[in-house]
Amino acid sequence: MSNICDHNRCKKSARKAAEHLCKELGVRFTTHRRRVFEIIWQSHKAMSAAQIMQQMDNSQPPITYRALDFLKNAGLIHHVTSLNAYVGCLHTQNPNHIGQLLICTSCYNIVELEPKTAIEKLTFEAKQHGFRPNQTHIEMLGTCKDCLKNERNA
Amino acid sequence: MSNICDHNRCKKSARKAAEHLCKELGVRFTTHRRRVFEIIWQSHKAMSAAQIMQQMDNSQPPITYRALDFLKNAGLIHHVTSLNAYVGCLHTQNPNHIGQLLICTSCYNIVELEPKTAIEKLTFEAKQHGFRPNQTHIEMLGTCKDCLKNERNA
DNA sequence: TTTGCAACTGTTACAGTTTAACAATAAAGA
DNA sequence: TCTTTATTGTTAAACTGTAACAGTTGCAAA
Ligand SMILES: [Zn+2]
Ligand SMILES: [Zn+2]
Ligand SMILES: [Zn+2]
Ligand SMILES: [Zn+2]
Repeated sequence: MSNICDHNRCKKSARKAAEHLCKELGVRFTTHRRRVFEIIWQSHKAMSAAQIMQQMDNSQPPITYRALDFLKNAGLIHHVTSLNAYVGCLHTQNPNHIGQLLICTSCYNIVELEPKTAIEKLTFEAKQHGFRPNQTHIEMLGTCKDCLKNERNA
Repeated sequence: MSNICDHNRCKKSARKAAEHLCKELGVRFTTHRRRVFEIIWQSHKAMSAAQIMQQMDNSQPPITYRALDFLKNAGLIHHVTSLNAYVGCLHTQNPNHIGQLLICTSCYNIVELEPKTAIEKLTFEAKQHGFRPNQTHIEMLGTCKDCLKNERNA
């Protein structure tokens, strides 16, 4: 969780990936979409639709929800279903990867594990059941290192 | 997915576990709670709160939500966050196990994998990050064997 | 048995979240 | 330029979940 990232670098890289991807898909990275994207990328924390909307000059809900749908479908963000929130994804190289998230319920920072960490066995089991996977959510809620430290010092 | 279960047996077993657990916890398995429990256990399909409420004679929301909270906290059902729905849990022996669900988005049948299938690596990674897990969701959405077969025949 | 506490229920009203629908614009290509 | 498609603006409504508080029930101690 630790903010050990050079976050300007995170943002820049994400932005670049987004622009590249949109060009490739022949879709537009419009103002609203870019706006929501930047808001989400302010940090590695999960953000709810409502929080995002607030920063969108309280624009009407459809504006934000459409942008979120767009970004999600493009694989640029993850929907954190257990929090009903969103977070930026850095693994845009393979847009079909499965998000495996460590989510701190104290500070809402999120670390995304490298693709394939826990997924192999799950995929194997699915195959055993004749199940065709389409979308997978792996979300571990808990407390991150930093927040644990703060707990102890409190 | 396949309804290869003797579902009366599933229900009976779940009911027994629920009664046992409530006794052990010193809480009551009241009418509403039992009602919601039975509704959820009609099948292995995910059910939304709204669907459940319909079958509760359209009783007021708090009735149903309270019962759902109770059952969830008791470990008798799983909250399927990616669908915002609920499903019965058969692994009531260890109430703190992690639900690992194969969810068919065509028929909404759910198979729950045995505890520990995919979780080891995830837990290992969490430890590497100094993260203390508290609650984990592993949900694979897709199409089950039966629905795949129907697709081909359609 | 009575009394008192805690768990549970009933009910109202509200807050929060998401979507439908459709008209208006803007961009891209023929 | 004209046509088509993607995107936006706007309103209103549907859906989902909760706060608050009064009433009731079960249980156990006095
Ligand atoms: Zn960063
Ligand atoms: Zn990702
Ligand atoms: Zn069954
Ligand atoms: Zn379970």
